[in-house]
Amino acid sequence: MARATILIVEDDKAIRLGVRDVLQMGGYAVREAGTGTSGLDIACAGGIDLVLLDILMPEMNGLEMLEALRRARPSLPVIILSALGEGPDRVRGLRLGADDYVVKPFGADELLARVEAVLRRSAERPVARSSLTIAQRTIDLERRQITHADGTRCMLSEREAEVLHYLASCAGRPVSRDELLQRIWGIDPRGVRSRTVDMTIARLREHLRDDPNDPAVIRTIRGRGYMIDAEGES
Amino acid sequence: MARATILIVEDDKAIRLGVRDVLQMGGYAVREAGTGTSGLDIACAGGIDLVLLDILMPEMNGLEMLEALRRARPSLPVIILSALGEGPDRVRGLRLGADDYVVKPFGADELLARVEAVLRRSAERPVARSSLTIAQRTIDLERRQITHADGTRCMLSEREAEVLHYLASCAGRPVSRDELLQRIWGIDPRGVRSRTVDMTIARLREHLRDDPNDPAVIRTIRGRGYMIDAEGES
DNA sequence: GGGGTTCGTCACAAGTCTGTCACACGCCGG
DNA sequence: CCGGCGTGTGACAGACTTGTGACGAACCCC
Repeated sequence: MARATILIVEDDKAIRLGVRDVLQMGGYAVREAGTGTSGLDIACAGGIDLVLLDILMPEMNGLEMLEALRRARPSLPVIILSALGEGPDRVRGLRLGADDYVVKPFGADELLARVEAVLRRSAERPVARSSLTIAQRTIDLERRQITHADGTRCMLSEREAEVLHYLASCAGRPVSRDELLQRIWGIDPRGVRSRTVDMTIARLREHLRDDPNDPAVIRTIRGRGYMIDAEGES
Repeated sequence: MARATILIVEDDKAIRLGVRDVLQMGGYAVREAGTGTSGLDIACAGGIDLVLLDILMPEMNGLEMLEALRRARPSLPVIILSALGEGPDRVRGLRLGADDYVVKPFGADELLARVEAVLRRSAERPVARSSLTIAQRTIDLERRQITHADGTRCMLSEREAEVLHYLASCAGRPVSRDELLQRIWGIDPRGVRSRTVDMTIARLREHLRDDPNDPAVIRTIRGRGYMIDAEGES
């Protein structure tokens, strides 16, 4: 990434400008939003590599925005800017899948160090491709369409496609139900014990003609979650 | 991971005990070290999922320990515990590859949230292929999977994988049942005389197709425990 | 050989995890 | 309003994991 673009979502203009200066000094391109709704629009439009998100904002709560953002762009990294004393929200934020949070007031060095760390981690994440072939099934994630070996096709629903997309982007490691709930459903998975993820996987497997007892595409790793094998493995 | 084990490296006993209580309350297993050198030993020995590291310590500076630890176990997550006003150290710590830091004084909620977040990220990190080959069997401990010489594969259960992992990390020396009970089961083995460990080994051997009467992988050292040969030995 | 100890394995029970069913709910296009 | 579709939920059965006592065999020391 030559020059990462960072979106600041923060209602306090003074802080926003200060943060902007720090980031620009650090060599990043910066975009700004004063409200959660406008921030969400900009982030969804694309071209953003990282979001700095204030939790306490009028109009749309930062956490709500985070939830919405996670649904729209599950892999876009987010750092929460939080004031001291927002304990419960902080915890919820991290549980919702924020990549980090910085407590106000923060120094320029600290902010840059965290931004750098998060960007580095996100760069390590393998890019999800828009189409892939697994076990004789060609999967077009853009069109949400599966083509089987015999040439027949079927469509995936929105949720199914999201889950498959995420699993594929994590190919080679097991992905837990909690992680899926966080990243795709935008749900805080504490204590949630529902069959939601399992059912989506079951429907996905049905479309993939994948036998759960002898899976060719989505393997179950008991106690850990689901996994798609990385390329080059059988 | 059923229950993560966290190592606290902190010279101030009061803080150490406080942190320990918080972590145990949060459901984690805890080990402690009062100096950097002893902490390094414990961390390198294995069985640790996360290190909480105080920066200011006598004998061995926390940053030095971090550097040494990074060389020995590059992927072991570390959270730095730092006092206010150590700005430059903080930044250096993050640059040295600490995964996070918490500023003293910190609340229980904040500590647990950070611990949880770092553990989550470390679980989501694409794992470097950490496989070992023993007697024609390729063992992928991350995925709990054994590949035999004939290409067939089988999965290990969580416990089996933990035990195999531990034995492999101690390759070359016998590991007693008590040590296994302590390190893996988290049980004080005094007076315990159960077949728990033996059964896990038996099941493991079955998956490994290892004949107890003529073992190729896990040898029984009567009176001492079990042992995996070090590489290069037959 | 005798007695005690250690080890491997069996059967079993309790607990946990998964896959699936049936159903309810909301959404959308007739 | 109806019916189809996608989706989430509770219930439930079956599979899997794991610890335990029982038991016999192997082993060790004398």
